[in-house]
Amino acid sequence: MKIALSTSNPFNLDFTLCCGQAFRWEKRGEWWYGVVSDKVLKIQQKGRGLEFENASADFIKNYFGLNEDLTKILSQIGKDEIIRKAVKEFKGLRILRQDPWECLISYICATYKNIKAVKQMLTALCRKFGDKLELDSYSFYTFPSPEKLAKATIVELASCGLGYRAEYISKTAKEICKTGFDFKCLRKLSCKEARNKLLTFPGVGLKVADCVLLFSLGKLEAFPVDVWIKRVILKYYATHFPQDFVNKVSNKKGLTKSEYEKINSFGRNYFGEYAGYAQEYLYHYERTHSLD
DNA sequence: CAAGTGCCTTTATC
DNA sequence: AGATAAAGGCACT
Repeated sequence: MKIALSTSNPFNLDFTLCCGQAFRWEKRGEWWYGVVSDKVLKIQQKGRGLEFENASADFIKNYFGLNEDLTKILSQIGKDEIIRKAVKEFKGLRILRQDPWECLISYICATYKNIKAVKQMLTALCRKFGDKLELDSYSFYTFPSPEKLAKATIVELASCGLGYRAEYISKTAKEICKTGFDFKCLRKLSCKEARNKLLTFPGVGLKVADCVLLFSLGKLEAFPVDVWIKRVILKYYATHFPQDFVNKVSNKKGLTKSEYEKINSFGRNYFGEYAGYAQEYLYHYERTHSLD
């Protein structure tokens, strides 16, 4: 199936899938392969054309956020030279609408881990607990259900390289099964209410909750603050904070809750209702440019 | 090559 | 409130 993208609404599939918001997409040759719900999706972009298999056009539009007016969003967040530079370089990067359950577990895994390691953990987790699928002679695995992970032992989970996160994932999965929690209800809530609900799950702090809000629930004002965003903000936006705050936070590893909330609320207030987009462009910009 | 550092942090404890 | 430590293991230097 095919979709023709309009010139006024930019999209770049590679940026969108490479930027680190999703962990389970792989490029093989010309095509990107990813498992979404119970199917292997296959998609490629050629200029303004998107070609894909195993999904409806509506699904693709929703999953890749193609219904959003990205031109408008990018112009709204373009408050200064720094963010405009990031936007210019990665124009077309879009925030996905991932499955919230998969997103939640993925970001619990992502605490204190780099992206490469997160991918390894999730690959192992899906291989052990997911269902095998095949396409084009490649093997893929579905993301295991809450029930499946709730039944797994800590030892089994830990064998996927999850370390101390195994405990959090087990507890969160059990909690979701026990209460019959439905992630769909979070979409109807305000960003703040949904965040508070997410914070009740074990292993979910401010950063993980903000990632789930942004990358799966379409709460585009969410502004996750990780080490990279902390660095970007303190480097380029230091004048927006008291000098002693900048000194203090620069010279240590983690963030206290109140320090997190200060950077988070700066992001939301400064960049506005699409702050999450600013976050992802800055994140990707800083990561690509600090590697040289 | 060994040892140290860092990783899209959270939680428990003081 | 805020500081501190602990919690896999792996990639990178």
